[in-house]
Amino acid sequence: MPESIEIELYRRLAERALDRRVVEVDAPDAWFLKGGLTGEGLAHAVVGRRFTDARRIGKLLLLDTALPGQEGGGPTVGLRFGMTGRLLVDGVAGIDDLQYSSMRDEPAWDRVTFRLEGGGDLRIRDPRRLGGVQLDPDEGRLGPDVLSIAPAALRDALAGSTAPVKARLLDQARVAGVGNLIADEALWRAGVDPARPAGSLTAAEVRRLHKHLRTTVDELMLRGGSHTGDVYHSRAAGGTCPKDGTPMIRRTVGGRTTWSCPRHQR
DNA sequence: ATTGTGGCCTGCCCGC
DNA sequence: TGCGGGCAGGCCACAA
Repeated sequence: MPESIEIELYRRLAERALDRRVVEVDAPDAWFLKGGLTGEGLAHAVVGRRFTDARRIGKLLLLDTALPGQEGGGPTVGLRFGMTGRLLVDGVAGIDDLQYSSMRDEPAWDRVTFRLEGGGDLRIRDPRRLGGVQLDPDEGRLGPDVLSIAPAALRDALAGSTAPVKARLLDQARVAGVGNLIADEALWRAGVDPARPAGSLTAAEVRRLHKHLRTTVDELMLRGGSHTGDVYHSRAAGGTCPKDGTPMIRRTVGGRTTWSCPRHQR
C-alpha cells in the first residue's frame, strides 16, 4: 500500500505536471472530495492556475498553485491515496507494483483528474476510494517526516507513552509517513517487539530503531516499494524469520495486522 | 489528553 | 465453473 515511499515516488512523478496550466477538473466522485470541497469549488480553485511545487509530508502529497506569472497565492491541493490509490501523470503511473491494489487500467477508478494545457493530465486512480482530495489541508497536524526525522525527534515521539511502540510509529501526528509494512520491517530489523510500550524503550533501543527506520525507508525506496522489505515474504501463515528461522507470529497491534519474530524481537 | 475500537471503502483471493 | 464470505489498511469518528 502507499506509504511514504510510494508517495515520494508519486511526488517525483507529479513534478512532470508543474508549470502547466490547469484547464479543466473532472471530479465525478463527490465522496472523494474532503473538507466540504465540491467539484465546482475545486475547479474554481485551480482552473487557470498552474502547479508550482510538488511537496510531500508523510503520506500527504501537496500541490501548490499560482496564477501564470505569479509565484504563489493560490490554494494548495492535498492528495491522499489511502491504501489503493495511484497517481498517473500523462498516463504514466508512479508505481508499477502496488500491493493490495489492482493494476488494471480502469478509467472508472479515476476519482479526480486535472487536465493540463496542451493535453495530458494528472489523475488519482483509487479502486477502493480510501483516498481523498482536499484544499489547503492542515499540514501542522503531521509529525516530523520519517525520511528526515532526527534521533531526538523520534525519542520525543516515543517518550512517556504506554501505547505499543508500533502504534506510536503509525500515529501520523507523531511520525509522518510510517505505514504498516515499514513499521513491521523497521521493528523487525531493530529487534524490537512491536507491542512494547513506546516509553519502555531504552535510549540505545530508540537510537537503533531510528537507524533502522531511516535505512529501511532508504533501501525500500531504492528497491521500489514498501513491499520489498526483507521480512515481507514472511508475513504469511507458515512464515519464518529470515534472521533465525523462528516461526513468525501474527497479532493485532495498534489495530493493524502485525507480524514479528518472537525470538529476536524483544 | 491518551489510547483503543469500529467502520468506511471494494477488488481480490480462497474454498466450496 | 460460479459464487460468497473474508480480508487488506489508511484514516476518521467515537468511546472510555
